[in-house]
Amino acid sequence: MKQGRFISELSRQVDTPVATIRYYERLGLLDPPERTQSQYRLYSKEAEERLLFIQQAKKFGLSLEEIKQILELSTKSIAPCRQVKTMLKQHLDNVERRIQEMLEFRQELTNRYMQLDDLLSDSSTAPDPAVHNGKICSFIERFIEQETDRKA
Amino acid sequence: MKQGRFISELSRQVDTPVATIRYYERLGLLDPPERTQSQYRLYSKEAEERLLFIQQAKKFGLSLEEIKQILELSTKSIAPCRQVKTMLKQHLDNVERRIQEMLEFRQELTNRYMQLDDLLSDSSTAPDPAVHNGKICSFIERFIEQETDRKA
DNA sequence: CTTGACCTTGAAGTTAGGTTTAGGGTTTAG
DNA sequence: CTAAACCCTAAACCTAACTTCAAGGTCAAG
Repeated sequence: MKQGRFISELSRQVDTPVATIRYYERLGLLDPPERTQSQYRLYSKEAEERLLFIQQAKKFGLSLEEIKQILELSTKSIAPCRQVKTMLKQHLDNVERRIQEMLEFRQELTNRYMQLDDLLSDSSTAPDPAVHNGKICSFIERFIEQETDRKA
Repeated sequence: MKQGRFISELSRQVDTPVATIRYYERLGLLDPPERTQSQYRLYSKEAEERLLFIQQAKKFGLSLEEIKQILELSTKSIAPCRQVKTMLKQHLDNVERRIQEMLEFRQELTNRYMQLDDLLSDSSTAPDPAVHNGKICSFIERFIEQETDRKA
């Protein structure tokens, strides 16, 4: 059973720079860890879990401030529950909205990709013409026009 | 038929500050627009479409630099098509990955929310006890433990 | 008992993405 | 003809999220 690890080991485990871990501690996202007699930080498994959670939340687009607030919900346990609920709900709604927007965006990008794909397998069965009479990639000109159409 | 609009009108149309529009132009995300004799910028419908596209792309999490690159694909039309395709594919893969991560994150958040919801409709059919004997919100303590469980 | 790889803190520096300010021209209504 | 409401540029400023630096303490190996 591992009791504690120094900051550089934690850093390797969660693939986050040492400086960033200390930075998160300063911001209050990580609890101040135990210390050795010589003031070295000594981390528990929980610190690791927390960092992984932070990473996930960041990928989704939450700010460190928002993440901090969510994390505080877990420790200020006896806090006013209805308020906590409202807050969590709000975060969820945000997530929901962002996911929807991303799905739409993906659709657009996918359409463009597929058109390009078609063009390439049609006209460039010939040995990769690259420019091919100045027309082969003009499909891309429709890019903006499509935007216009879709919204008009 | 509208021929052109000044920057503040465009700004209203796309709900983006005037300063930001000029900023995007400096970065090269927007083509330098026509000018009146007095050097006032005069925008076409295309500028509006472009700005809307930029907004979408930003919401999804692309950096202005990435967005610029995607936009360049549309104007450098006679560019090497296979390269264009590779690039678009890469962006799509990114999008895909991020969407997956977000869906997972939403699941986690939803779980937490539902547990809180249960607790609240069970024990607080009583008139909003708020603290309720120092236990009602301790569910939140399981927050970190769950993380730990899920990953262990 | 020193060398190298750790660790500490505090503070300065960096990048992205804007926003604000200063100083000045233009256009239109009264 | 002047005041309000626009427009211009260049440059300074701002926040978030880090990263780097300076100056120094700790610790195991040789």
